[in-house]
This record gives sequence, C-alpha cells and structure tokens, in this order.
Amino acid sequence: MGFRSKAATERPAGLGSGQLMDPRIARSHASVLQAATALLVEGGPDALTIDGVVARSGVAKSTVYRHWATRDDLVADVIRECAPRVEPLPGGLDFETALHALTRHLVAAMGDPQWRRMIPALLLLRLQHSDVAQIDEQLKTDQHDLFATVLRLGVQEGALDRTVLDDVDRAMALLVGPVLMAALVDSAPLDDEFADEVASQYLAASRQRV
Amino acid sequence: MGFRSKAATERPAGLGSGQLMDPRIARSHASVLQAATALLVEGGPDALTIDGVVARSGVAKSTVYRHWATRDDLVADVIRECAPRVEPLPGGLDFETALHALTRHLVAAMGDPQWRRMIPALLLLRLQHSDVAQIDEQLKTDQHDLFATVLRLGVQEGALDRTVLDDVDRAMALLVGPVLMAALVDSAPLDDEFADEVASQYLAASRQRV
DNA sequence: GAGAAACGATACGATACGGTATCGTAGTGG
DNA sequence: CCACTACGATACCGTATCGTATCGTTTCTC
Repeated sequence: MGFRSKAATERPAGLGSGQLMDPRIARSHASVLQAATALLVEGGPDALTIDGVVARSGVAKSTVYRHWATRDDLVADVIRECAPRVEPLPGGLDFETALHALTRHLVAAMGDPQWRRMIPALLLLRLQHSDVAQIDEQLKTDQHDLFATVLRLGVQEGALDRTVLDDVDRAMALLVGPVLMAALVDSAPLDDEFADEVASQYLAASRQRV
Repeated sequence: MGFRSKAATERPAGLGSGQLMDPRIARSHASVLQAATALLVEGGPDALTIDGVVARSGVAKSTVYRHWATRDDLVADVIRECAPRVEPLPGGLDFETALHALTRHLVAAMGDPQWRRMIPALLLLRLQHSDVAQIDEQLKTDQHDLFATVLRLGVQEGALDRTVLDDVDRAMALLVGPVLMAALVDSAPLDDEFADEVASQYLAASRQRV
C-alpha cells in the first residue's frame, strides 16, 4: 500500500500531534486523490490512469510519484478512502432494534453513489491486487464482527437459534445480499424503508424457525 | 456485437439447416472463444487481450479479426456465451413449490464458477460498453418476467399481497440478493439447501404480512 | 530572510496493445 | 481433381500508458 502515501498523511517524525504537516503535501495529496476517485467512479479501473489524474488534478506527474510509488498504490488508496467505515452500534439495544439499526446503517453505507460504483472494481481488483484484497478482507471481517455481536444478542434473547453463530456468513448473505443487490442493480431504492423490510423479513423467518 | 461473429455461427445463405458450415471456421471460432473465456475468467477484462488470445488458442491474429471486427465484440461474445440462459419453469406448480424451484434454478445458474467470475466484469463493462449493457438488460428482463409469473401465482393463491406485482424488482432484490451475495463473496455455499432457505425466508415474511 | 523541501513542466524510454496488410499454405466442398 | 476459402505467420503502424529523470520555480518552515 505504498508507505509514501502513509507518510504523506501522517506527520513527520519529531512533530507534536498538534503540529500540521506541510500544506503543500496535503494539497497535492488531496487533489490527486479526488481526481483519481472521480476517474475510477466514472470510468472504472482502466480510466484511472496517471496521465488522466495529472490532467484532471493539475498536479504534476512527478508530484504524483512523489506520493505514491506506483499506480496500484494509488488505486488502493482511492478504494480505501471510499470504503465505508464500519463503526460499532450503540450498546444497550435489544435485538430487534439493533438489527434494524444494522440494516439501516448498511443501506446508508451502500447508498453512497461513489462507493456503489466502486464495488465492481473492488470485486475485480481484489483477485489480482493484494492490497485491494486486503482492503476487502478488512471490510469483510469488520462487518462479520458487527453482525456477530447483533446475532449474539438475538441468541441471548431467545429469538434466534444458537446455531446461527456457527454460520454468521450465511446470515450475512441473507441480510446484506438484498442491500448489495439493490446497490449494484438498482432493483430497489436504498432507503430506510427497504432496510426495515430486509430486517423484518429476516426476523419473520427466524421467528418461524424457533 | 459484430455481425461477423453471428455469421460464423450460422450457416452461409443457401444451405439447409442440416448442412454444417466449414469446420475450419467452427474450430477456430471455438478455440478463440474458449481461450478468451479463460483469460477473462482468470484475469478480468484487462487480461482478455488479442495477443493473449492468439498465444493461448494457437489461432492466428488475422483469423481472430476475420471472425470478430473488434476486441469489444469478442468480449461481448464471451460474456454472452457464459451468461446463464433463463428458461421458463414448468407450468402447473403451486406458488410455494414454484418459488423453491425458482431459487434452486437460481443457485444452479449462479453456481457456475466461470459465470461467478464474470459477474464483476459484467457489472463494470455494462457501464461503458453498449453491447455488454444490452446483454445485461436482456438477462434482467428475462429474470424479471420469470419472477413476475411466479409472484402472480402467489397473488392468485392469496399468499401474496397484490401490491408485490407493482414492485417486482424489490421482491427480486430480496430473493436474488442473497444468492448474488453468496456467489460474489462466498458467504454461503450455493446449494439447494441455501436456495430453500432463501425461498422459505421470503415466504415466512410474506405470510406475516398478509 | 535564507535554506530546505515540494512542486510544475517536460522530455524521454520501454512496453503493451489494437488493428491492418501481405503472402504463402492447407484444408474443404463440389 | 480444382477452385475457393480459411488459415498461419509475420511484419508493421499508431497510440496509450507506466515510470524515470532533470531542472527551474514556488512555497513553506525556521
């Protein structure tokens, strides 16, 4: 993932955390990232070329290569920047409301048009690009953990069979799948109503099972 | 989509349908298509290059361009060839069994490893490639019609509210989504058990609604 | 204000790829 | 057996792209 990029977003050694880095670096870094993101979103991975970024951002090619060692590093950074952050849910919720909060959080994350356009690129690049593969795995495990805690809640309340915890991924397929499909194919609007429908559907099925 | 490709798979004018075409054409056509498919599956759209196809298939470049006017036509043909064929369900089924048959048919189609690897490519290419976009739309409308007939069955039996027919796409998101997710992310095995689970979940939720 | 660091502009090399053209060869169908 | 057609090999052109190198200029930091 290009340590140069990391170095550009952190402070140089020997500076306090209040101390900001060279604003020139921040500027060019941000400009490049923005242009690269736009290109990736609009035209897919092939459209994200160095020359394209140079033309669109107004940043010189030499500067781009000062921040990213290679084009692949830039691509990975763009995806990493756009990927939704998985944040834990507030504690103290009962299972049903937690599940609804989870699906709502999900549709909100997948609703970001930039991210929606980036998902196919992520699915493709992760197969050949180890950095992108790592981003994908990170995202997956974070979501997995989040779902596991919510499902554990359901088990504790007796609403779910204990065995769901043995196959969290399967439950995720049932819950995330519809949202992913809606995001990829525009088969349903990504609003809270849809989120609630997905959650309710899962709950209805689990009630019947128990 | 390259009329040349079409011409290569059909018989020259003036021949009866029993009459086969020049076997040399069939051979080279098949070899190219097979090599191109492998390249697309293994390395994504970028890996499907003419030179790569030439190297892998043993067919000369001039021959490739005799059958396909351009690289994009070849790509479209590869996707078209691999895309699952949507065939109507047997008539006379009741709603529940029809729905289960539908989801089973679905997991069978999405289970094809070649097609699974091709879905991200399809999702990306349809945005810039009109031929691929057409394949995607064709597939979508075929599936839509299939689901519509099954859902109509549910309405006739009183198992579904009449309003589902106003938003077949939403129902498809709920039913196809989990399967798509499982195919893309390997979150669940694509077997009949999973298909039945998806169908049952949808049924449980709809029973509760009515 | 001076030194240092980042930047812009540009030229350049290497490579990969799409697509065309040519020509001799081999297989097919009548 | 013969004309015809498809094929293989190869050379070639134009272009896009990655990545490097150089050098004068701007801008920040101290």
